[in-house]
Amino acid sequence: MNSKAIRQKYLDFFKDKGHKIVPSAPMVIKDDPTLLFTNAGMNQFKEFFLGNSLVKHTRVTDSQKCLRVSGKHNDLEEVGKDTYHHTMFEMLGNWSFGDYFKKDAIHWAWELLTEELKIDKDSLYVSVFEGSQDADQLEMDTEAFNLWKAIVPEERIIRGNKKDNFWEMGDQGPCGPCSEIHVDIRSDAEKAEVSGASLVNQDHPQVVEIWNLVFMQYNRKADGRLENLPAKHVDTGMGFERLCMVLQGKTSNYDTDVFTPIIREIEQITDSKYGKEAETDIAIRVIADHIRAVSFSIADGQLPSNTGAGYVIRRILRRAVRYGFTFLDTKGPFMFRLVNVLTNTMGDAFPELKDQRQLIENVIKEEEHSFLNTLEQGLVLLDQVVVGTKGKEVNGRKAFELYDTYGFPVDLTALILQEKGLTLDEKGFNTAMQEQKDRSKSASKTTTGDWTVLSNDAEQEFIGYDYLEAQVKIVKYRKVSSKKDGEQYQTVLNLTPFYPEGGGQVGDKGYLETANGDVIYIVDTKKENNEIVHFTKNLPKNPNEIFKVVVDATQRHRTEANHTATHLLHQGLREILGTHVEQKGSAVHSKYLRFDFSHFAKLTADELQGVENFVNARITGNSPFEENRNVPMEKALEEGAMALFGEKYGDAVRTVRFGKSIELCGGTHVKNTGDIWYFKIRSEGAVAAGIRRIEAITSDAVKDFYQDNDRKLSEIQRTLNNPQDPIKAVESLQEENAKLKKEVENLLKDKAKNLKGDLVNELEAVNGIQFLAKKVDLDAGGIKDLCFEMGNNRDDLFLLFGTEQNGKALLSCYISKKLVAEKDLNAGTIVRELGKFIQGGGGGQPFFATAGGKNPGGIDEALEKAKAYLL
RNA sequence: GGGGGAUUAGCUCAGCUGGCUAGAGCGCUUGCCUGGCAGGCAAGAGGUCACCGGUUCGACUCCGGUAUUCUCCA
Repeated sequence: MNSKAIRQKYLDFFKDKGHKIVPSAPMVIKDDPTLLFTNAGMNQFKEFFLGNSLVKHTRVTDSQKCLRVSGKHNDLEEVGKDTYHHTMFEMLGNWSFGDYFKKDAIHWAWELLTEELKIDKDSLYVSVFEGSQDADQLEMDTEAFNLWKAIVPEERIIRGNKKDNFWEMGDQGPCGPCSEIHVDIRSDAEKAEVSGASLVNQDHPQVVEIWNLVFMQYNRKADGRLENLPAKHVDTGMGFERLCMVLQGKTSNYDTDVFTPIIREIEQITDSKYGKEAETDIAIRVIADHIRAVSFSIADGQLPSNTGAGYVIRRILRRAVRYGFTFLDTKGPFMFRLVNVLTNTMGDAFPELKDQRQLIENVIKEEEHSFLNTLEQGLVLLDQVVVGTKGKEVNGRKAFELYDTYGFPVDLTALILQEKGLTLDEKGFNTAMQEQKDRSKSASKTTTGDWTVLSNDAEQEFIGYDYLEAQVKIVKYRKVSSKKDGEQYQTVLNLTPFYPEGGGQVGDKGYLETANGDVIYIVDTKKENNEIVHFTKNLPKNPNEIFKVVVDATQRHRTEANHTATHLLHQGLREILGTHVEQKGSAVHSKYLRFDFSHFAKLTADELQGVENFVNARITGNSPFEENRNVPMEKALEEGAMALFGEKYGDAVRTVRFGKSIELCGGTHVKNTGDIWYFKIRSEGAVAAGIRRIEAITSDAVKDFYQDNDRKLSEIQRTLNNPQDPIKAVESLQEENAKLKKEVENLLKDKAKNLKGDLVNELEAVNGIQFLAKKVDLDAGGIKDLCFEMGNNRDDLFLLFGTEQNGKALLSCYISKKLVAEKDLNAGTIVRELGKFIQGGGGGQPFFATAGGKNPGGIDEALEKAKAYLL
């Protein structure tokens, strides 16, 4: 059975059991501060487990793309070394939200594996939670045990500890015992020798867990206590790649048809062979795995960058490039050439790959390129470190500096050192690394308290589309503290006019007013697990009263103007540049808007002007705001609404229309495009390969911009005495200035030449040395020039010049280099000693030095004393 | 969000602990050499040393801030 059929079989099986098949959520997570990427199938349903949202379907199934590269589940450094770890993988799952529980979950899992998929019953093992003796004092999951006992011989049921058989999604939140299903795919001979039961959970590559059935029945509080959940849920996850391995009779995930086409292509491109040598195989597996993770992320709209989720993607890509560089001898970009085969094998199940293929290739190629530059630079720096190393061991801090500052991978450092017969001080490296981590942690440490719940309100209502003020109650609040913001409170209201940050639009600010007139500022609004959270510095004295909350209307209106303008800009870009233009990110603030989009070239001045004119024509067109808050997704798309890759949409969506611009959008907008007043592009540039960024302003900001420019121009006109054409006036000023500069330079040269002629005549022979000490009217630079000019023609000079500049005294001493060597003279010492006559100090080189001081009156005395040095 | 680095000629970069009349390679201009080209030789132009402020007799160099950018950590 091929992988495509396996995926379909799973989904169809649960569909027959009354489950709704839903699409995979994006891999990149946007509204959960505790998570960067989807790392388990249940992520997109978290809000249902927490009880934040009402459940529409109580039985759901899907194949979810997951990425495990950061946080609690971090498999990145394992990938490639064995045959079953992955960064990106598919998780097949079926869920019950307060519907069926352990009995059906267990029976169906067994039915699917043994009857539908025909896996040999004798190769399967199951595990149940044995209970714990720690602070939680949990009992064994006898319910699951008894259910299994009815269908599986008891010796195949393993009692697992808390680490393996109690699932928690984080420090807080829903959790519960789980039952795992393991499969033993070893040969009969091996099975006879060592029992499969003894290898379960022992990291044996051929006795592997394929399915985890989690029974959510507790909620973990911030203080560590467990409480029972009101409704019990089932959350299961089966590794798709492993299932394929089992069903296709392979012993490695990488030998299934999920990976073999990619591996064949890697062999082709890098002229290598899979299955011959351990190191090469690791490198090929790393690359095959990572190209999937990176391509899917980019398709979900997450480009490599140097912060947050984007940084993780960059690291994955670089890890693959590094393995290729070291073990497959790839010296140029090559990863991007794998996108094609990936698209061919997975594009049907995940159409976003097909649609975004060109972009994915461009971005990867560019990233590879820049990393190869980094490597090249690092190799040079490493050479310098090696040269500077005395003993056999290279300083770990140096290696850390290479890594930390210049991005040169430490394992590559170690490898190169090894080739040169040196070792790396790993301890020093790790110490420096730990210091860096501690610094970051202490800077971004936040502690989150438990919610204090004041009233039970299942779903909070957002009324900000229609109102900017409301009478509200606090549903719950909690305290959070971080180094950056100090102590803050987060409150959830029963209803709110405050727009939470989302869809690029910033969260509303405003205030909350108590009955007796106290005002508490709301500094930000964000969405977390489908709840609208308001950030305040403090809490009302009596949180139980009714409050008035008011959104800052000025800021909101400016933001709305920018948001509507963003839609018009999107439309304009597609109209003028073509429909390949797709939104790749947007930031809508009150002061400006930023819009990133896919496009292959820099916009010409004409194109920019065209886009600006297009938007302004829509503004003058006075198109009214038309919204539909509840349209079925299908219908909205039929009407031509723009949807974004990597956004999570429900079945029913909101559409926003201005004239011919229709977008799926949850943001707030002006009532009429005319309210935007004017749209002005401030900058256009590149953010990544194939991605351009436009920054623009509207309404009040445009007024400010033009007023400011106008004021500047008037000032320029005034200072230039109101010329007819200020541009010409400035140009001619510049020309004249350059000409005058040249003239002055020439005059000074002439002057110096004359002076030089005069001074040469004044030279006095003292002990065979041409000596002169004199006060001159030149600045420091002029004297320096003069000295070197005179010194060019003779090698027996001793000069001391004094001058007064801005009330300060300056002495300069020049001694021909020959004299310095022969007579043991030092201009620096001399000038320092003479400096005391002018109440100052100085220094320089042995043949030329200067001293400055506060007392010009002492110049003459200093000049007189100079001759003494030659006697 | 926190740390580290970089910013010097059109491009790629040197410039060590403050004082070398700011340099190299490539490119550019002009002239010359070889029958032409590839090329070679010679001369020359080109720099607010990112910006603002400070310390100092003196700052490309040290300190603080800003901008841009690279990089690591979260």
